[in-house]
Amino acid sequence: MKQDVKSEITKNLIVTKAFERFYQYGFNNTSIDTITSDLKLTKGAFYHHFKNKKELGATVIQQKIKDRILTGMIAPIYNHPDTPSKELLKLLFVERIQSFSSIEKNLGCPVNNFIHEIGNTDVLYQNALKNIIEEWQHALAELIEKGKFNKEIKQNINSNATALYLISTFEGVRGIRKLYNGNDIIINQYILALENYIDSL
Amino acid sequence: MKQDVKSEITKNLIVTKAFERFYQYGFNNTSIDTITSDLKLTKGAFYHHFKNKKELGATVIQQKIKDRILTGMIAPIYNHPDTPSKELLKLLFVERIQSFSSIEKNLGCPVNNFIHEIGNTDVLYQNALKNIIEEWQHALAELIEKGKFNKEIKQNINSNATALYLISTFEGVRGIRKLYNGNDIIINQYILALENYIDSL
DNA sequence: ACAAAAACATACTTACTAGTATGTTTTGAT
DNA sequence: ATCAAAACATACTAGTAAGTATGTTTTTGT
Repeated sequence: MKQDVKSEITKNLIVTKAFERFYQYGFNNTSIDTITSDLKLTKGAFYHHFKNKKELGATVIQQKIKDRILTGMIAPIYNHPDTPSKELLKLLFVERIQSFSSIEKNLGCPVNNFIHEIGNTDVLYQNALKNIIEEWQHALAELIEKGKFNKEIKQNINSNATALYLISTFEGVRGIRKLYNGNDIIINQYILALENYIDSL
Repeated sequence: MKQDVKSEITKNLIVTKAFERFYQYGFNNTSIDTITSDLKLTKGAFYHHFKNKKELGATVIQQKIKDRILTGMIAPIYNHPDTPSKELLKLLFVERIQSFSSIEKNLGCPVNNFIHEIGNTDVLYQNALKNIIEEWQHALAELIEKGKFNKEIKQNINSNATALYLISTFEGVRGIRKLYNGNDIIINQYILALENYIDSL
């Protein structure tokens, strides 16, 4: 196999496996050894492709975590250009949270987990995570602006603040839900209040 | 000094110092040695009073973290029996978040941090943290019920769901704020959207 | 005063993990 | 075919941290 292709494949394998492990066990509770041995690789391979664990962490955020938000939360906004704003807002959050597997509900949100575990330990992480939140907020704010333009949403609504409010609640609930192994009462209450909130906009 | 008094004092010193360290550096990044050496004590003293680190963690949650929520978020609800519900709701969250020092804003919320760091690693932690959230939610729901009774709040509002929604947003924002070292734009946006939300109830 | 138990100290073990030094195999350009 | 560099392996270092074993000091009930 060509070297550059092989290199890319190995890097991707490491980043993908790292994301899985980080999500399930946390960044600090995942050693380089467990990641590489899962892939039948060794430390030598890892440190050939990555400078250190921090670089791996940043790569996982920039690629895997960002992709998860892009695919799951941002892309759907643009995939439904004809759906009324409020309806789409409800769809986005309600369907998303209901689509999670029991494991994902118990494990919480990867972005949020990373924010709390290493989000304020290094500027590198901070900026990578901030970038994800801000793109998400921006996309939502655009949708809200569209709703205002179409007179579906009240003119005095601040779109950026509302976007942040929606994201915060979503992340907050996913955190609290981690305490309720297998019990969805929290999620159902969230959906109730969320629909009421969106109606009020 | 009497033994039981001395024992209580030492235990309290350890729990208090542990809370400080856990809040600032996290549970996993705080060693027993740093806690005890801060107090001019040794491992021997610690393991005489606590079975293990897990017991210390649970005690910190049950005492320090719970007390923080009780004092900062729950007690004020009952200290203002004559304030209209919506006004009090705004006061509770807005004044609270504005009262935090720059350090506290950067460090986030202790409950939330614990939830994310060890909240789903052990049933002991899970229950202790759940208890805090549920007492908080219950107190807020009571206030909302009172508002409904007084016709300040719409009758179709679900008080438990709304209480959870308020808590979730607060915790979510405090998480995201951790990415914005010293920048309060997030908090200002939160306040804007929060006031709008409470008005809509 | 004294024996026992509580309170605390010292020294050690064990386990884990990030990172390094160095060696071997594979790939690619000439 | 061959030499250099990339890709990966092996073995090691060093630091950290939870927990234990055991010793010393202080308190307490009699």
